[in-house]
Amino acid sequence: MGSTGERIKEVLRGVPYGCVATYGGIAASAGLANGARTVARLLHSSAASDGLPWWRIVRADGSIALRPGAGMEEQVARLADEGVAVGSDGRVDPAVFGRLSRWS
DNA sequence: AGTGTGACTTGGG
DNA sequence: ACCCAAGCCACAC
Repeated sequence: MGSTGERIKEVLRGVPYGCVATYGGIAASAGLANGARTVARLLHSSAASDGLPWWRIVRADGSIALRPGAGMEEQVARLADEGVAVGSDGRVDPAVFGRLSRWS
């Protein structure tokens, strides 16, 4: 291990239930200063295949990165199951978003 | 080795 | 609030 993908996966597995994290935050925790795109790519590539909590990853402003019909519905549903409310504009509950979102 | 692309981010008009 | 441009990183062709 040590490859970028592995590190990102590790961080993703560390995201607790009922919380959300940002692409930039995950990248930063993985050691990538600006690897937001890399995280997104990895998730799109093999999140479901590797059992990663892809639904807990949202944009920097708390909005869902996926577009309607491309999995957004699924993400919203999964978050709702964990107690994370999503607004009609596609943004997660500010309370939960303020709770995590950046891990320093 | 070069080019294109993506579930991003930030800043400016 | 909305749209556009530039920056950055890893991967596939």
